[in-house]
Amino acid sequence: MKYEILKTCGRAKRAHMETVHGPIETPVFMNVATVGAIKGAVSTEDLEGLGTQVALANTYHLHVRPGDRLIHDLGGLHAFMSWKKPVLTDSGGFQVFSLAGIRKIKEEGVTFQSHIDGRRIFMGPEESMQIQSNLGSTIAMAFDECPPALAERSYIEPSVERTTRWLLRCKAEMERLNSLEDTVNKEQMLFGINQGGIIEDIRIRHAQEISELDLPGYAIGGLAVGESHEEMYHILDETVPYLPQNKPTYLMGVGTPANIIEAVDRGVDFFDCVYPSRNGRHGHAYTHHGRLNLMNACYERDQRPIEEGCGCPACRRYGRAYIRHLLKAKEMLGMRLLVLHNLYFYNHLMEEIREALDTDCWEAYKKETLESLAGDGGM
RNA sequence: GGGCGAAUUCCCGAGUGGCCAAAGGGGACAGACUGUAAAUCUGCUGCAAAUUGCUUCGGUGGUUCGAAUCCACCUUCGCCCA
Repeated sequence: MKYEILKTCGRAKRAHMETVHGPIETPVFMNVATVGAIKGAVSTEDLEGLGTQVALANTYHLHVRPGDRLIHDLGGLHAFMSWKKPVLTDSGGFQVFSLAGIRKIKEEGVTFQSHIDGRRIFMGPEESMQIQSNLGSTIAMAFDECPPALAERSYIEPSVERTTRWLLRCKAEMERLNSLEDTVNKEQMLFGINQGGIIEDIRIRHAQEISELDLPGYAIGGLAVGESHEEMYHILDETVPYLPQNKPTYLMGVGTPANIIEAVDRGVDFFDCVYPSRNGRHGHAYTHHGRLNLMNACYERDQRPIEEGCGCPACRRYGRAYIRHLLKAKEMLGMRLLVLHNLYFYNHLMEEIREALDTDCWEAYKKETLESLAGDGGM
């Protein structure tokens, strides 16, 4: 793996990365394909036309169905879903948060009740690494606990300490797995995850501790889970400098276009979020002038494309009125077109960000784009 | 020509004397969603000077303290017999 910083502007960084599955230009937005598919009937062939660089899949979900052993035996996730470019797998750590109602946390790991059939599933650092190794992703995430943002110190502190112990176990297990004969990707990388809620000193101390492990990349988790934007930006201001900035810095699960620009400005260069796909399915379209809800009555007779000048498959051919009709009629094509548009928008937003950094126009680009994004979508 | 049945708020449909501006769906309208248990969820859907008042359950008239609910006639629709 090679990670080379090409430009910086303040804390913002523009980098080029080489992986076994090809290059990644950062800042990058990874497209979320939790179960090995982008929801909304989007194929990996579609992704090639949308400018997608990295797909993100989930350890817990693929373990529950169809099973990571099966995917291993079929040649790994890349072969299984027919996607040659980089894949990042999330560890299942987020499900410790999102499936809070049906899981129990202990030192060894977490017992989930499967959301599919209710059976008990145990996952600890070793299990998560084994599953991700079977999937053969480019980047594996550490198995962490993502506590609720507004949890108190008395909860966060022991949780973060355990996440650190889990990270050590993840690292050891990954080294072991990468040396095995039938491992799908022997160069799988492990990214550590910083936690600490919105408590600065815990965040900083944790960032310092995990940085010593000299992992190929680091993520900030546990943000955008209930705190305000100001609190999130503040934690980024305080924490990012304590993570190695000569390595990828990944803000997990974030976010809106504005969130991404603000985070790039604070030194983050990897992102992922369900917004473009989920909100697309729910009728929302992202534009440089804000977000549109195409279900709204005002688009009934609006024949303009979602965004003028957009090169996505939806905007090249269809108008707002038709897409609104498809959504209202609950035709899958409506959702699909919006997901295609939104992913294209996010991927191209990142391209603009990279270009602004490349050409030393970051400050102006940031200011102008943030102002524009705050608009009403050009209704 | 005769007999029976039905008409409810945008639609379907529950309601057979007061707890009914009226269940439940649908549709319409709006909102939420940030490492996806989410093609999901929430709100709202007679009017207004709005913890109250007004109008509404095919029409008109009646019974009753009180009617969407009971009675009479009328109108329209459906089914059956001729």
